[in-house]
Amino acid sequence: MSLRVQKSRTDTADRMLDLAESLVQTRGFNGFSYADIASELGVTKATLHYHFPTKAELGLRLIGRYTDVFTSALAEIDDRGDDAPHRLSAYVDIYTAVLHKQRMCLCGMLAADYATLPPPMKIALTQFFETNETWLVDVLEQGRSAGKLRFSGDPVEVARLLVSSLEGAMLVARTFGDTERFRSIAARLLNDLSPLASGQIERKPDNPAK
Amino acid sequence: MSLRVQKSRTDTADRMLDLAESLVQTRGFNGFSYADIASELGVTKATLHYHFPTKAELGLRLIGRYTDVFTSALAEIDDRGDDAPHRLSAYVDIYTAVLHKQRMCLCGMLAADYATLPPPMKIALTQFFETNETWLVDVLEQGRSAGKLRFSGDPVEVARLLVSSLEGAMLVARTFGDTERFRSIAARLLNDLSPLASGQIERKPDNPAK
DNA sequence: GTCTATAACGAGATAGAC
DNA sequence: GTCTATCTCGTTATAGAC
Repeated sequence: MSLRVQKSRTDTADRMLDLAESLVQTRGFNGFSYADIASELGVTKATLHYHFPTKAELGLRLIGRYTDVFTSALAEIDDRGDDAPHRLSAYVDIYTAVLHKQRMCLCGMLAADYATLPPPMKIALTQFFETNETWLVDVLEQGRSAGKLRFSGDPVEVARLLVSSLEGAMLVARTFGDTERFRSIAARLLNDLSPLASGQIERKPDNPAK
Repeated sequence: MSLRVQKSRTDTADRMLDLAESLVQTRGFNGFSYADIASELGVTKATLHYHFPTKAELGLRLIGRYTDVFTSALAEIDDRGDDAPHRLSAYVDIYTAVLHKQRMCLCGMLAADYATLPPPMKIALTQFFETNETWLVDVLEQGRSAGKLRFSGDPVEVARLLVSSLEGAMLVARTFGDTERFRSIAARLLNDLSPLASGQIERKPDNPAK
């Protein structure tokens, strides 16, 4: 009888994280304050400190949650059982969804703030990128073995190229407020990995209207 | 008789800009303060404000000087009269030199801070990227016409891919403190534009070189 | 779990003497 | 051109009441 739903599905701490995440993704870790979150949520800064005693802990929680969500998304892609090209395309879609919210990848943004981050955040941040690269290496190796992807040399290098280029493309596209910039770059990156892509076609993306 | 050298070649304002530039490139525009520069230079904050009344003006001057230096470097490349592949390689070298100083590209860093920048800085920032892209488009068109570069579609798209990817590669490489990451990515980007680069290393075509 | 209140400090910026 | 001194505000963080 005393059993009840403890909190609404998005409880206070989650809403705080949601807002903090959005702020970091748009303004950077040094571009927001506890006051920003508190006022937007209609609580005091002290309440924020109750849930996240220091900004360093808040930041660490942000990276942890973001990595978890990202990892889940990768697992979901794997579950679909698609071939490598489709998996890469789905991978790009994760970035696209973030950019469409006018945001930068949380960890790409934190990479810019790297020098100013507390050590625990630095460690968690590199782990995010390593997780991404590991997953991509797996996709790339499978794809090449199956003849569905074509690239030379170490898959690790290609994985790093993809992560870096997608992060950079988000960064610059956001500056121009132009998601099309990102789209065309991502399409080229994927196209260059296609066995058919040898520069032979003049250009035939899934772009209908001009 | 009253004629004399007005200031040492690197005068006060220049040294302030040098330090500010370094700070922005490593910590971001919101990651440093006037106090950081003043203490390092052994002057007071008031002195800084004499030369750069507001942080917004300081930032604007930073972008202006950085763009000028960058533009000069591009002009110098043009003067060498090399072919397109060599010009692209020299372009990458500019980025490499910055990264070797453990720094991020000033404008790549500011792109992350974009949402928090004063409007004049935003405008100057986009101009930097546009200047880069314009120069690259020219190189790409020449190179393709001369049969020295191979790529499909609009050179503008390739230029955007290059700028974005190089910026992203710097960003992530700096996080890992690993310049080799950048080097291998840049090499791949350039290699993909080479007429000989068709994944020949791993493939079986009638390709001579290995 | 949230509040009021406040500490302790750093930020950007200005006034005015030298 | 550089200084001292100061202002005002924002920042992270804590103490203690409710």
